[in-house]
Amino acid sequence: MEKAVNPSEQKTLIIELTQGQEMANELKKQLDSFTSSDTCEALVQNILSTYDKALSMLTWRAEKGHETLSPQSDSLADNSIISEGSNGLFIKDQLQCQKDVTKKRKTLPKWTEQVRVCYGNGHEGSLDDGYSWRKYGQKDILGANYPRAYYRCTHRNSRGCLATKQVQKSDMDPSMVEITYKGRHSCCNQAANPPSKIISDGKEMPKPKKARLILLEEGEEENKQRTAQEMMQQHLGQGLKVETEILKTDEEIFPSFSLSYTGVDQSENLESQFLSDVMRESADAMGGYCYSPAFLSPASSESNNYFSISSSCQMDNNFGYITDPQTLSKSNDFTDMISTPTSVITDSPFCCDLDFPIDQVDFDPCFSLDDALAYFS
DNA sequence: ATAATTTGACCGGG
DNA sequence: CCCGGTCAAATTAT
Repeated sequence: MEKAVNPSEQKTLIIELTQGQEMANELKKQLDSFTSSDTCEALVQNILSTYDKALSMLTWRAEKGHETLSPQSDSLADNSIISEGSNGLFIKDQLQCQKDVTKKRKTLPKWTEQVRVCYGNGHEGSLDDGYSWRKYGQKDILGANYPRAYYRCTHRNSRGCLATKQVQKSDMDPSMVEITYKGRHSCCNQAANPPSKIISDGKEMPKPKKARLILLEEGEEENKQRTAQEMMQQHLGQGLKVETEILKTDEEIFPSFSLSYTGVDQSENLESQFLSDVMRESADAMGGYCYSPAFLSPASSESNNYFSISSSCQMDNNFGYITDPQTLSKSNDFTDMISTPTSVITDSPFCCDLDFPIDQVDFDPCFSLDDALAYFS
């Protein structure tokens, strides 16, 4: 079903990604020491170039694979390009799509994030994520210490927005709430800047929160991508620290997937393709926020099936970037990590810990992954 | 008066 | 039949 990945291509890919990581680290150092912006700019350029190469390889691969897809795939969204990978997950999705072809698609994009609530003032269930929600139910969940609350978008009726979320306090850490979003908002995506209303409202300004975001592999690819956009739109605009992981619903939370040094067989690149698509799509949809791929970097050591973004630009106008797959994947100390934004593990060669004022960075507002990848599409 | 929340009933998938 | 998710009437808040 799937051809093995060309080893040399894979090697190059890994090298490129690794270089990107290393340069990002270097950039971090530069930024830490407030050295010349020229140096930073050059580094950023290198990083972008590195990721360009890597992503283009992935894109090319994916498209090559696309040609081998069964005819049915044509009925899928164009974005199903991701599915072509031999990743079992995507295959499964695809099969499910085919199976559901007669039914109304019921799978909605779904992702979970864990938000640490620092201020324990009862706002756990109503953490403002920029959207307005209406609670429509609450259930005690078997085996869980805390009930799960169900919210739907306030505009469900008025605008037919089907987005919902579930909020449940974490058993492990009561200061955390797990928020599972389902469906994307059709109500206010067009709004100028939904999340920022929190600021303009002058309402309570919670401390920057950190959220761990887990993309669940459900729903059509298009929605997965939009899902990522929404997460970013929501959180980048409101001082949420967000870490995103792509994972499979039917596997361990942290599967042993690796882009790694030893041969990626078939599927892994697909996940990467997914990442790149997500990134491309996200950058594309950022509107006013045009994010450089440098800030949407696939991690490059083990457990690479996630990427992370983190930011906190509302409260302190800072932009953080955290990558440490190892730590995340074994995240017993994850909570420590997220509760101490500046203490990100640094002993991994792939770890990045960038914290710098966003206004010191010369973002090219016109750059997007689309630009970077347009050539290959 | 209207909007939001609460909470037990109901429903459907597994 | 159990359980998670949703509905909807009653209640509470604005």
